[in-house]
Amino acid sequence: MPTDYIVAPSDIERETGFSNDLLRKWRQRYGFPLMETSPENQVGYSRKTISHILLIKRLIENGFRPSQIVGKSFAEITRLIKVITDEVSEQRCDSSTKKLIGLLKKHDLDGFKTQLKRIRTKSTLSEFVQETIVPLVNEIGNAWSRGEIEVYHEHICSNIIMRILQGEIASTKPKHGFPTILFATPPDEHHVLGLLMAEAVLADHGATSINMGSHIPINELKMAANSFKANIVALSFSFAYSSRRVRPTIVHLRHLLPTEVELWVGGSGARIIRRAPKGVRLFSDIHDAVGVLHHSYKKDIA
Amino acid sequence: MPTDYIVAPSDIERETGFSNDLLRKWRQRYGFPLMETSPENQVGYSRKTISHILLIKRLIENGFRPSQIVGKSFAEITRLIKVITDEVSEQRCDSSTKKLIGLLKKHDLDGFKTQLKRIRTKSTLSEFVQETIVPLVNEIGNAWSRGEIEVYHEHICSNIIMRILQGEIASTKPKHGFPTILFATPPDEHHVLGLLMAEAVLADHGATSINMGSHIPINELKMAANSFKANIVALSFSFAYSSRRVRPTIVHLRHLLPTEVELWVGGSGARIIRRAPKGVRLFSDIHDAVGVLHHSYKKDIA
DNA sequence: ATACAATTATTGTCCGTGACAAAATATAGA
DNA sequence: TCTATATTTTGTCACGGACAATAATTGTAT
Repeated sequence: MPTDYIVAPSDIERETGFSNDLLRKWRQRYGFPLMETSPENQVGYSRKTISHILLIKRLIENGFRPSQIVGKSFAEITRLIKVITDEVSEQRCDSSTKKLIGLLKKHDLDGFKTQLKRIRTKSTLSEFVQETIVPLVNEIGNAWSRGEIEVYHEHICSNIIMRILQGEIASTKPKHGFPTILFATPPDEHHVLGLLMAEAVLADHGATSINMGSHIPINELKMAANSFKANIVALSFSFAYSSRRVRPTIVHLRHLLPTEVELWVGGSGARIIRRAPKGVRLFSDIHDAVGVLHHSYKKDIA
Repeated sequence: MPTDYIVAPSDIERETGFSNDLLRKWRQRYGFPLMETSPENQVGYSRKTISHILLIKRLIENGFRPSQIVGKSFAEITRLIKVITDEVSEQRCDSSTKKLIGLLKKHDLDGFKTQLKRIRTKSTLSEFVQETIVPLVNEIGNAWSRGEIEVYHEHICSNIIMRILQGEIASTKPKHGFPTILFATPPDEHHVLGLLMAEAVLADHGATSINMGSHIPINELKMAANSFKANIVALSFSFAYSSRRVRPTIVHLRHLLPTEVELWVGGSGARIIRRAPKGVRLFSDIHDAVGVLHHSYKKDIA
């Protein structure tokens, strides 16, 4: 019976992104995070400790080293957080995006959906994704970090968008001469929205898409690529993916795939990689992928 | 940088599903799996060891205990594998289902999709789900355990079905007097197909559905249920969900929700529970849920 | 000063082992 | 033939040391 207050060691990696091994080492070296025992005799981290760890994570992402900050008091950490957040300036955004977020905040899902569909009719699928969905998703992230909306808003919104995209992709027609692309997300990666956006755009431009969904073992991916004669395998990494594991995962898959199969990688989690490994294309923007798609394949049918 | 022959400890979980901790324990207890050092001085498991581990995994899934088989030679393991695959008798199933699976095996995804859509036109959405999708998904599971199809077939098939269901649900019209149902999957539960099937059926019968998707922290679920004034929260547990955590998760959520909000639970992972906790409805069949839906709500508008 | 190499410090992963609780299995008793 | 109780098996986690990769610092030559 989990209480509200104790997070078990086995859950800690999912909650914080730090492995249990590492946190144990921190405890040994810096005296934090300490574990507690609940009234029900369960051992784990308290909610407060979890938020403390998450703040430390943010500081590390901003350039601090563990030895400087793990071990500092909660008050001290929050002070440092305040320093770095003040540096981030308020971002302005599209009025259309703002309107959508307003509807979401008011919990008017029907309004949200119809508004999205209205925008959708006014442009191509690719434009819809790149000019409406991408900014919307970004701004939702910002709104969340400003504390204006809750995580569940984000979940529900993602699901609505995904549902719309799924429908749109289904009514897409592959064009002759364009490649077959196998889309997937690696193990431990739950975020599928980015993948779906990529699929929508590329399918809209004529590619034949096969989506395997999230959490696909590298080995299965390889076998599927073989069986379905895919020309390209496209992987998406979200911000939440353990940054240390991005490159190994890519290299691993690249190694397994035959050389004639291209490997495309994108998503905010992939951005930490500077140079792409040999035989891997790294995209920081879906638009670039469209460019390559046309450049590499359209001419083949001419 | 993984070579062809050596799999690093950090990759082992992704490759085999067993944690490094556990394999280390096996090594201590049964003398397997041993690690090797590559020419480049990298330490890890050889490819052969990996397949060995994967065979052991299959045996364990078929009821063997680790102490019986980890430690046995490769030859012995393969012999046992042969024994169990011979044991799985061919099960009879619908000819329509068989046809669909045939298409999948031939990697004819277009044929698969059009065949599904053809069947879809001949009945209501609920019937489609219960008479076509459910048997199909079951039989795919069987075919996999008979070794006839690969895991990736299953992934791709799920994704196609989900895409179809998403589209169908989107064109569903809520009926007045029926409840608002919040659908979600708990943390660590990636399987969404069952949830989607439930949503499709219940939405088809008039419920207003909000789908939060997979992997939703219990706490977020509670807040969302509040904000969106849901009458029912529906959770789905798959066979893969750690059986010892099913009941605690349910009890936890039941505790957080106001009493007037119902909690519905289903999925093969929930079947291990005999008596439902107080205030929780346990469904072993989507059909039962439809019954309750009508019984509890339809009369209210009469 | 500036670029670059060498040195030192920090950091995260993995190891081997022991402890332990949950699950599975065997055993005894009704 | 059950059911309750012991026993064994199993997987997770703690602990602290070893170590390689990475980052920071110092030294050196242009």
